[in-house]
Amino acid sequence: MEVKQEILTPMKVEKTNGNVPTPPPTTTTTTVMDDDLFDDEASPPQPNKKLKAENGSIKKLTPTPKPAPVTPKPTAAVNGKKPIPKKKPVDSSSDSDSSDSSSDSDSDSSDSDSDSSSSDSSSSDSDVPKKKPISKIPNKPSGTVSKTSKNSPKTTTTTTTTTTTVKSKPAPKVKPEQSSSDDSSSDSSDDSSDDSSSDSSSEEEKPKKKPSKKPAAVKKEITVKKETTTTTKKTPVKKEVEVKKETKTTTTKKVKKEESDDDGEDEKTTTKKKTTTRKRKLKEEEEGEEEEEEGVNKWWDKEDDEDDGTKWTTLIHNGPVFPPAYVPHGIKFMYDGKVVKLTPKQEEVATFYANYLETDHVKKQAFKDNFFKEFKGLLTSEQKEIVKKMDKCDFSHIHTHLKTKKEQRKARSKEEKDAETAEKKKIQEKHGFATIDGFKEKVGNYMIEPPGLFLGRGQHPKTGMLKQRIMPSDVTLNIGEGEVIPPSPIPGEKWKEIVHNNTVTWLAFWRESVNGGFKYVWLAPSSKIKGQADRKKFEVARGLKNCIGDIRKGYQKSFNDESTEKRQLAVALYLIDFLALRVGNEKGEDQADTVGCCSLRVEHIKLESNNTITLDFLGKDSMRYLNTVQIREDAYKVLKTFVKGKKPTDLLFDSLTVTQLNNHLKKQMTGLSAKVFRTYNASITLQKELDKMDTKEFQSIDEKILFYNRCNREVAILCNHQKAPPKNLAETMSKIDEKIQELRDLQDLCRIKIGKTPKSQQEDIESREAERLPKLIQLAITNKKDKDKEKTDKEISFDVKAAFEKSRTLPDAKGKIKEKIAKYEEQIKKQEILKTGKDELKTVALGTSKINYLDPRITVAWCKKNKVPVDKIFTKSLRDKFPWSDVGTDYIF
DNA sequence: ACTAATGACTCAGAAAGATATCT
DNA sequence: CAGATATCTTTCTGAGTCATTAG
Repeated sequence: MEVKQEILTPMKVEKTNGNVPTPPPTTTTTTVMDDDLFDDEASPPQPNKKLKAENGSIKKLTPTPKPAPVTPKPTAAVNGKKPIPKKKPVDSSSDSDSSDSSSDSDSDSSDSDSDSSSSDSSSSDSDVPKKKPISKIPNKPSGTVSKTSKNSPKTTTTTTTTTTTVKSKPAPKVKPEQSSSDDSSSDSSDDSSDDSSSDSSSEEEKPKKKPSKKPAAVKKEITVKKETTTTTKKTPVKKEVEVKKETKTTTTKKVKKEESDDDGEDEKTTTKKKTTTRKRKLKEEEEGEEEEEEGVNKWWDKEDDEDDGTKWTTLIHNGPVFPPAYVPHGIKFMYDGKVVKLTPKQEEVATFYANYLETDHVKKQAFKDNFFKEFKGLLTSEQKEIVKKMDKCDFSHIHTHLKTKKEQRKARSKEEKDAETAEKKKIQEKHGFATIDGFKEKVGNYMIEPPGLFLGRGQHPKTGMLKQRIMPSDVTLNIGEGEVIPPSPIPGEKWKEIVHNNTVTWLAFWRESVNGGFKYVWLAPSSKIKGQADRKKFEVARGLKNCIGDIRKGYQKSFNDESTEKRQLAVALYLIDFLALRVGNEKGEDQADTVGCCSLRVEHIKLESNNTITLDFLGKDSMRYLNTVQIREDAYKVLKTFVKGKKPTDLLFDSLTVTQLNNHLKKQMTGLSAKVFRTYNASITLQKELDKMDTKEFQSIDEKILFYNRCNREVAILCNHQKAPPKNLAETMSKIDEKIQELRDLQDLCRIKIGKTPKSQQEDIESREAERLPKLIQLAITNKKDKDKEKTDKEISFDVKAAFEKSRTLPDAKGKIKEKIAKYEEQIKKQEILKTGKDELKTVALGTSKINYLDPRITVAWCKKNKVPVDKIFTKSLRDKFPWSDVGTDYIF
């Protein structure tokens, strides 16, 4: 049923990038809160009901027997475009909660107030944004943290506790000094030292360019070192290096293992290993223990560094890894039926294209045109005589070759796979970590992006252009002063530049060829440097909670200001706050046409009746935002004047710039900018939703998780986080339906046997049953693979039939039959839940908000309170990312 | 003094890979 | 238990935000 809708979405869809179906268009209106409420801090963020509307109300979980039948709501409006103005959100079926949540979002203002006050008390740093003075060396999280005590050696977190626990061992200190000792890093360092020397020498040759553009602003006295410098010191350097090396190694060693899995102990950390599960588990445990031995940098328990603009004191790493050189395959490329011989370079580019032959990319004219231009640019003049039109190029042989290769790869033996992973691991050990201020940290993206075709999202004018291969001479490294400079991994190549800029956090950067943009190598999210920034982000958002009331009052007051600028600013801010829109910076012509709040054009908004507006535009990543919502009457009236007399392509907020808006916000609160509203509204929404949990209804862990996901979903809808529906969604859904029907029929058969009335007509049951057997047989025949190869179709058919009949045989005892009915009921329930969950989440992406917008402490507190293991909600990498989120159940955002 | 351009960092969904579940 | 398939995680890299600098 609902199936189809995605497909039909209106043209708009196309605009979104081909594969992303637009969100379902249905819209609903939401009511606005009243002024008064609004004034309060608590005003609720708003309503992007679009997705929500789509499937109608959320079904209740039904722990109780009789699950409500899942009715797929009318998802009706399928076709987007114009939403019907006010469709009532919840349908009858929905129950209270869903309805509540939607409409009310506003209502609960009160709590926020209270929260605010309490907030301070709760977690560690209470302070508001900006910097915090707090001291407290030891564990500061006052909450109830069960957290690991600082010294106990292996604390295992209690189940519910959070995130990674830390290991024991006092954190190593930051000082690098130390005696020498062995060196684990020997190879790298050794090599490097040699190479580096050479490097440096080479570097000295080209000292001049340094001054020109340094990516990093060298502020204050950061030393930006160019090769020159290095050179000068060269000799000395070497020496120093040696010494340093030793020290360093030790340090490293000490620190090693900082990255722990910590909960490895408990059952499921997921390291990826391809051993069987059992094995894997064992392994993990071992690892876990090992790690326990080493110290960890529990930065979150310590006082924050003061914010003086420097991001680190010492920084050591081995540089990024470059993609392997191209290996020509010699497969023919044809033009107009004739083979055209290609050089390796040409062949490489042709191969990039061939790889996309079966994708939607090649359906875009821009992709083909851009590619062809690039490709032609590589051809010799003789070749150009022949190759003139893209349409006559035939990359199919190459494409076939690629496919074969892919299959081969998939089929490679276990040994090969193991060897490959071992190799990967080795590289990761060397390049995947950096030592920063004496602690070993994971590097996020230490692999340089391979060359290929640029795949922009949506209607990007540059899609299909060639992304050039990046060489060491394109890459600038940022490394601690005096540290060993890693040798260039490619012989004959030198690094573009070496800098020592401790006001930034990148380890390396290069410029990408298509848009001339910067690409950086950063530390992983689990690193202290990222973690602190992340925590700070949430602290700023929490700080907003204290001023949100004033800010709201402020902009509401300005709706009628005499200055157009002020009025526009006020309304824009209102939309950002209420609808969680992005701010919308200006964009160039050479980018996809997407907008945010400040860049909205008149064509993106429709003023309906009853103070309702419909926003329909492509936002970040060309994701369609479609929402019909009722807004404040005063805002509506002003908006009307902004639209008046303008062309569809004119800016809605023509007198407003993003800079003005942010400057205004900065004045209201330190650290405040437009994006903070998204973080704030997302987190506060999660907290409010979670607070609504009815513990009677959601009892099992699975039910609680389902509940959590629903709360998470509210946030995802608010932020318009979407995903393409699974490819075979329709199929999966109807499969589930079929299964449910079958279970029901089986139940009925049981009922008939014991003389009870079945739920459906006996003939219907029989006819459905009659259809099932042949289907099963057919399926078994088609599926017979190597395994039953020797069996004839007849035999299979016979076997299947036997199995089928066996499954329909009922015991004679009445009690047993009743048991059976109950069992089926359970299975049905399970399927219903599954279906409901799938339906609710088919186009909603929960991940983005979980990773970026939701204060993890809210989740941790909820988990503890409800005895849900955190690892059911946070994956390993999320737990690693939020080691600082271990708070007590009383944490309030 | 003000824009426009830079630079650095956060946030996005898809693709790829790993694991779990089904048959 | 094996292989297929569904689902969950991680990787990848494009696309925003926004403060700072350049002109």
